[in-house]
Amino acid sequence: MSNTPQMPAEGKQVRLTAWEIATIDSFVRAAALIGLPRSIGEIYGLLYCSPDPLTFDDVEIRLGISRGSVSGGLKTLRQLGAITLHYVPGSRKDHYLPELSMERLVRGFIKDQFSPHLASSAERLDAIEAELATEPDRTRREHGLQRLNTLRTWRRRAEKLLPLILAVLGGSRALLSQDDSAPGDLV
Amino acid sequence: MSNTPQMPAEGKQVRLTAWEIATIDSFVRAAALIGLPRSIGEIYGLLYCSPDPLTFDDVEIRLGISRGSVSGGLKTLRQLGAITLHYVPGSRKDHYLPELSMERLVRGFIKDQFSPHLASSAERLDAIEAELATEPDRTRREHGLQRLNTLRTWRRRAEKLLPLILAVLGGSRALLSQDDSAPGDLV
DNA sequence: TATTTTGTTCAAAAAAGCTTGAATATTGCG
DNA sequence: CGCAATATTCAAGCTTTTTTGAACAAAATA
Repeated sequence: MSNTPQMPAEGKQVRLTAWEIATIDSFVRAAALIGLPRSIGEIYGLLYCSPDPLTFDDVEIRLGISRGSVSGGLKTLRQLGAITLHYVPGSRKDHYLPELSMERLVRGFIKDQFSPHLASSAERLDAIEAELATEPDRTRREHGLQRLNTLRTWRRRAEKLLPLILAVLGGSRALLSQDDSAPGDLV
Repeated sequence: MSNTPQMPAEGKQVRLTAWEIATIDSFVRAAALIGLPRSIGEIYGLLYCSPDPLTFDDVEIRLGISRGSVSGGLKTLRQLGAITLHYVPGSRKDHYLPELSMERLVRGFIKDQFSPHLASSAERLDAIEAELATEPDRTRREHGLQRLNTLRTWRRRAEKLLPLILAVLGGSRALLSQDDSAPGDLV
């Protein structure tokens, strides 16, 4: 059974406190904003509130969601680099901690959700160019090439924008006008 | 009926050409990426390809989608500032042109989809703070305040990031390392 | 190896979001 | 005003995505 002698009376409270609910709610909204399902916002939010690493069961029980959602949610969050495994001596379970660096969170999201599309878009633009070559009407072809040109410019800009965002969020604190550092969990 | 004497033989081709299909496909993907429905990607894509302004019916017929989708889609695109009304003498119909400035497109999207959330988030964080004040356990309260602090830092950064993105896309061409200007539709 | 604990998979149910099209509103014109 | 053309609304249907939970797999223990 669960309560072996050396189990240090974990005493994980089961009921969510008011501030936890409010915080999780914020993460659920943020998740929705960037197109991630509710359960992922809930899980990250719960970990974000917790003072110590939580296990699969902690998440399932405290949020009251299904095992399937927990499994999938943790998997996605791991993939995004939004949570990390934390070794806890004497426990077989996986323990998770939230990533607290905004830069890493954003980087994980971009790398996973944006970069692949940006990469493949170059090929799609070439495909458009190929199709355009078969347009018989001169005027229309020229117009299409003009638009294609614009698309390529947009694509280049987007490609350059991503690193810049990460730079601003990460290392070069300088870029964010005034000093923004705050005490607290940092980064 | 439609074909009044002074109607200048519009001759809108009905079948989409190969390059139009490929281009619209790209816009549909881009729309999905930022959480907009397929129909909106299609409509903007069609306008983007067209050498002259299109009407409600042009869109409906050429894309083969419902009036409801066209109406809603045009409405959203107008709201985002992604298309503009274009007056055409002698026609009662509304004619639409695509916005071709990447900066304006992004600005419209941000203003509509992100800024409102960012604005309301400040209040939500205050609500969290209020809830935290009722936490009796000192240690937990301190921990919560720490996390709240981090959230506020994140929020401030996000708020400063948006103008920066627009600056990079817009006026100060300088910020994008090398010269990127291309001939074509410009901006 | 048998057993228990821990975590994943996946088909079906539920929820969310999009599209459709007929009914309704609005606008311009004579 | 009355009519025709143009555009919007919204309930119902359809599609897609998410969640659930029971069956299955994997790993540690004894």
